[in-house]
Amino acid sequence: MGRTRKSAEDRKREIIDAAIRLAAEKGPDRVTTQHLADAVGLTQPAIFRHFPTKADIWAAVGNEIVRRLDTGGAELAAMPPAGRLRALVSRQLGFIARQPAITAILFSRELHAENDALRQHFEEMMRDRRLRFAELVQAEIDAGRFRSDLNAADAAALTLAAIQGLAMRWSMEQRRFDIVAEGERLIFAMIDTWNAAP
Amino acid sequence: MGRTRKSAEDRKREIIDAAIRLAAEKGPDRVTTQHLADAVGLTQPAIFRHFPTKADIWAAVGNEIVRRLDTGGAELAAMPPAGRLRALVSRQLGFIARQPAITAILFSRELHAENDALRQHFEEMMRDRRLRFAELVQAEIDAGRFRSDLNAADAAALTLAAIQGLAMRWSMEQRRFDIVAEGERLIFAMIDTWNAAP
DNA sequence: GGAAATAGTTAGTGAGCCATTACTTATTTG
DNA sequence: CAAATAAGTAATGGCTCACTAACTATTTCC
Repeated sequence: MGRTRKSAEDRKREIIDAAIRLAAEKGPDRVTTQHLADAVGLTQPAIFRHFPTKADIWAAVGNEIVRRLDTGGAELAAMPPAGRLRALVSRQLGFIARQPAITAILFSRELHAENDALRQHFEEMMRDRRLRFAELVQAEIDAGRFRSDLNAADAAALTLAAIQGLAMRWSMEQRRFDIVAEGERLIFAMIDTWNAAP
Repeated sequence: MGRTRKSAEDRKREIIDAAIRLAAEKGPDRVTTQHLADAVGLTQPAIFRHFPTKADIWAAVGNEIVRRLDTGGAELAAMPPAGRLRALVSRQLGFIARQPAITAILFSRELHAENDALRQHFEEMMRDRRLRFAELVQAEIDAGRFRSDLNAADAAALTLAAIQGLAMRWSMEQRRFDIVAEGERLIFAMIDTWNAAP
């Protein structure tokens, strides 16, 4: 028994990964410590050797999601400005497609009702995202590529709302359509309407 | 005890209303039969006099939501066509503002994972809504008020996604902003970009 | 090589929740 | 007004779940 013992750090990561994966399958509120234990090949109480309470697991999951969402903005700076906006939309859609759990987790009550600090953390992250997007839109306006009467902040808010809303529909329709293709089609068409008249 | 006894029909409605209200407060998955009993002033087992299982309560809640969403499309027909689109958006936003529970319930796992028939019902309802919206957009295109190169179905999908996404943000930000005002500002601006060049 | 730290196990507890059963009280109806 | 029926209560079973206690196996380090 206990033939392969892993470091606490590895186990923690395993548990967090399992939580994210299972959250996509069953929904965040339905993931039990027993499920987690089965997923990583431990007994149920062993989970509590790594996290004092279950809420702490979700907190760690939240931080991990924030980390994953934050990274990977570097290569964007290398792109020509005109394409950055669309690239950012595509990237976001791709991220949702690859990690369906995040939408479920971001808006689960498990995190909202019980962990307000984390909720605030997510809220901030979303606002940052909106601001960054708005900056890109403004840059396009300043460069004369987008109509000068466009409100950059509103355009950004609209775009991100559309992405979220589409993700919701995707989830409700059990991921039966290609969210990247559909999202790019819809949102790129919207972005096209922002183009300045030639 | 039991001084005021109500008809089963009244009780059922009370219980359903309580479930909707509590779902907005605690999240659908966290509403217990005890909570429902407290809310309507009964003992916990009395709930089961009116619904055989808890799942039946959620099914009834789902049907009630569908009913509420369906009704009230009549006076829309009386409006001038040009305003109908905006009116429909405003109505939807107002509905979300008045009944914050519905968004939470529509996308809760309680209903999705456990009650696929209801999920399908919701999915259909959403599609109908999209189709109805697309028809209005098409009418505007045909009347020459919207650009002829606009795709009505896509425009409808985009609009409803934006509304849903905004509702999500509203929920995450704990309903701190006026979703009707914000939504009308964002979405009406988008609709304006559809106008045909004069 | 042995002590200390680390990772994990088995067994169990208490709380919460859905649901049932048996009994009681109110209302309707013939 | 008595019988039938509808609405409600008290008590409780059984299950799941988060979490604890006590013990054991495996590493690490001096």
